[in-house]
Amino acid sequence: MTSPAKGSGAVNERPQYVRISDLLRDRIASGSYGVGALLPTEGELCREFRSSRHTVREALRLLTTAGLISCRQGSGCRVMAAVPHQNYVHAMRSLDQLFQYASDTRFFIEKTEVAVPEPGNFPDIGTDGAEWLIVRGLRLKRDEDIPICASTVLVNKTYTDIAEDLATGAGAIYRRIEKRFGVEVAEVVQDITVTSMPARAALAMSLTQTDVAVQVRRRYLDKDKRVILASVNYHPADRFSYTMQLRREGAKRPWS
Amino acid sequence: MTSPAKGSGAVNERPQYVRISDLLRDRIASGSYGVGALLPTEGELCREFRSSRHTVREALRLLTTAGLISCRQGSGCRVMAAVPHQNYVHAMRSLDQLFQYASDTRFFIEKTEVAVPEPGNFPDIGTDGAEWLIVRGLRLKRDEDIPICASTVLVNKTYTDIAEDLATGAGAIYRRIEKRFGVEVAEVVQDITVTSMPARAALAMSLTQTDVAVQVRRRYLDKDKRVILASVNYHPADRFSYTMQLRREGAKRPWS
DNA sequence: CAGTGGTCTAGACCACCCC
DNA sequence: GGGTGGTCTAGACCACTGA
Repeated sequence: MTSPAKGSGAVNERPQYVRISDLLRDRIASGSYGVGALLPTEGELCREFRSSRHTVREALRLLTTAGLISCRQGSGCRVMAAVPHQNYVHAMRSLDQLFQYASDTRFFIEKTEVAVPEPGNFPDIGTDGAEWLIVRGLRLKRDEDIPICASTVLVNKTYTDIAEDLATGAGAIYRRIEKRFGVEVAEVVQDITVTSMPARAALAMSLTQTDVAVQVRRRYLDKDKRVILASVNYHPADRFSYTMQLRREGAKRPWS
Repeated sequence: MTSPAKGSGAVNERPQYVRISDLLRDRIASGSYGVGALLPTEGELCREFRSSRHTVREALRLLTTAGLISCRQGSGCRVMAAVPHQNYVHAMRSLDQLFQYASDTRFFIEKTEVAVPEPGNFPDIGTDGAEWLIVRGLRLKRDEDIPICASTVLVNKTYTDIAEDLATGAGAIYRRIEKRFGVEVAEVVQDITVTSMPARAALAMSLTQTDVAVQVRRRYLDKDKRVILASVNYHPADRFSYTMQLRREGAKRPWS
């Protein structure tokens, strides 16, 4: 039960650091080390398990990766959760995969202006009287005239100068802003609902207001949760499809 | 440029292992170490950077975590990708967050049978002539009669016995199967489209076939990609809303 | 200031892969 | 068998935290 590894003969067990990690895991799960509490120091754990510091640290690293503890130089390792976090993730290499636009689309700009957006359309962006750069346009399948969606993009006034670039070149607006201003989109919130087609979108796509539309709204936030850019897109419902794939990650034991 | 750490005076730089990791990163990004190739051995890296093996391994660990390399005992560390993976993740602690059902809903079963599903409705499940346990029902807001959606659930014949449990107790079907049969949902694929309300769903929810419906299909796969369970849900469009939040993770440098 | 975790060295044995 | 990465030890200096 104590020390199987090292130079002793039979080593056909799991590594020591895994066993230590599992043991600590159990203590955390059972509440022996409650959430918010400090773990014993590395030195104490070394003595308890009669292991070197490196081995103990390896065990702590596993717990850190699992999100169970968080260590800070000078103070100690604190229990953050009793069970591992993040069971399923929808991962993507780039935001483009979120949008699921085929690479052969282009964005045709109808109008660009700096104005105060009429309220009601963007209830959750905090557009209370502030001015935004408003870009309206159509996303088209390249080399065809089939519109994918009608878009309205609201750009934070800080980045208004991006308007100069939009006429030329290509690429998503958010990525151009990232490049030109050196900011980073840290978070995107997207929601999908079904509505009827608004007048402007219907006109732009040669549809009528009785047609059904899928409204996709997105907010792009920087690390301080400021809105860099927001967009509202109306898709003809019969052409809309959204697929996502989630896979399980981490956390094997505490769920059986 | 060579060795700043250790006992030498000024140590106010980033740790050695970070610098080594960054350097290797650059070589991978630039193609010096191409995708699929083997990295130099740990011993060689130790000599090149005049560092201990521990330090080099720490650097390699960073690259492993970033998904850039993959190391195997006996053979070596292989370059897996030139740029980090998984830039944005939609993380959730449980699949329930994917479905976004409020906790105060219940599932009312109308009918349970073992049969061959009519084709056309489930094109991508591989239901070619095989029998499935088919469960039809309504998801309701608890203590009210407002239906949230009409559901058809197809359970792999392996788990047909779960039918016995469904009449009693509560909980999502997938989770009951997990518990009873000791399997694990390793992956979920979900897609969202807009259609008209099918006859059966319209009837069940006191709607008409001219009403607009949001169709949400899901496949639950085990680790071998076998379908454990699939479901098709029809939501009244005016009550449907789907929100997701993605945050950036890892991978800071190669995107500017 | 004492004590913590973060980094680093030098050396060792082992399990695994490939020749 | 020879070389690889995986695990482990013993000891050291440093940066940070908190009293």
